[in-house]
Amino acid sequence: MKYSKATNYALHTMLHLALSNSNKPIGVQILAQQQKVSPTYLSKILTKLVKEGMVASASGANGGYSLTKGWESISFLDIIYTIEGKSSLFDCDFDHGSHCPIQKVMLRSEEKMEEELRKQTIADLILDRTTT
Amino acid sequence: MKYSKATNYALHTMLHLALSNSNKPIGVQILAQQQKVSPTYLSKILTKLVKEGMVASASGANGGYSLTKGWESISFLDIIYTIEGKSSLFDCDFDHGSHCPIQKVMLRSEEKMEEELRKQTIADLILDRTTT
DNA sequence: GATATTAAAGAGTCTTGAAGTCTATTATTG
DNA sequence: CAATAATAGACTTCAAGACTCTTTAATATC
Repeated sequence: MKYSKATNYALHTMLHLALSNSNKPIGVQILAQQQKVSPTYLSKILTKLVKEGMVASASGANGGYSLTKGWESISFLDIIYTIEGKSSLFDCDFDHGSHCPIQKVMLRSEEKMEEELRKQTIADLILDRTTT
Repeated sequence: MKYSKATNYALHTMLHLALSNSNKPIGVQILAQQQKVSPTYLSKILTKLVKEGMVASASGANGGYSLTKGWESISFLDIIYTIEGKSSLFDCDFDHGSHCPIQKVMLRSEEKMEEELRKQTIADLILDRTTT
């Protein structure tokens, strides 16, 4: 069980966009270079973030990607859900009447992790960085 | 990102062994039937638990699998680690000098989940079941 | 309005790992 | 010795991750 690389790309791109605190969009070529990944692949990932409204895109010359208004409240969980999907990490397919005690434990533990990821925003990382 | 089915089989088998509180071993055929999985495949999973000392195996007639002494303290995390491995869910491969702020957040959240899974034992489930 | 620039979309490729199966081999009991 | 049962290893199948390539659509600048 591993997070996909796409999640790593998405998180790093969001951080990069947040750090370059200009409102001018940044092209995918530049973003891709930083992470040593192909532009077309990264754009595919970013399109998901666009569809969720976390990132704005602009076609044409001087286009690119930028954060949308309200980006300061975007959490790690928001980004992870967008890339990985929202489904639970554990599914007990057996038919013990939907009250599997194991499933219950697994879900509770998962929620602990998500709770932490919900608290943490990309913006928090910027604060950390500027105060050190 | 999903837990493997093998983890589900392992957890359910441990619970099953714990519930049948006889010290006589249970054959893999019986265990496999319950979960509708092939005996040979399940045995492969159980062998991992044997190697970690959580389960004892006995060859020959009237053989099978049984819990080892001290099984009451086996946690969900122990079992999951045995099947899934102990490595982190998130790896940031980039070379920002081993102090990636994103990695830090991801690890912290992961530890919250593990903390919960470490607390919870299979034995806890038995108590729940007998008190209801 | 033509052209260059840039994101979006879709199909296709390659590799890896999960989830098994099948067939020995080894160990144990009666 | 014969039946039972776990262990081991090789092998297969399938799906998903991690891309690439190519085309299309949108937009700004000249």
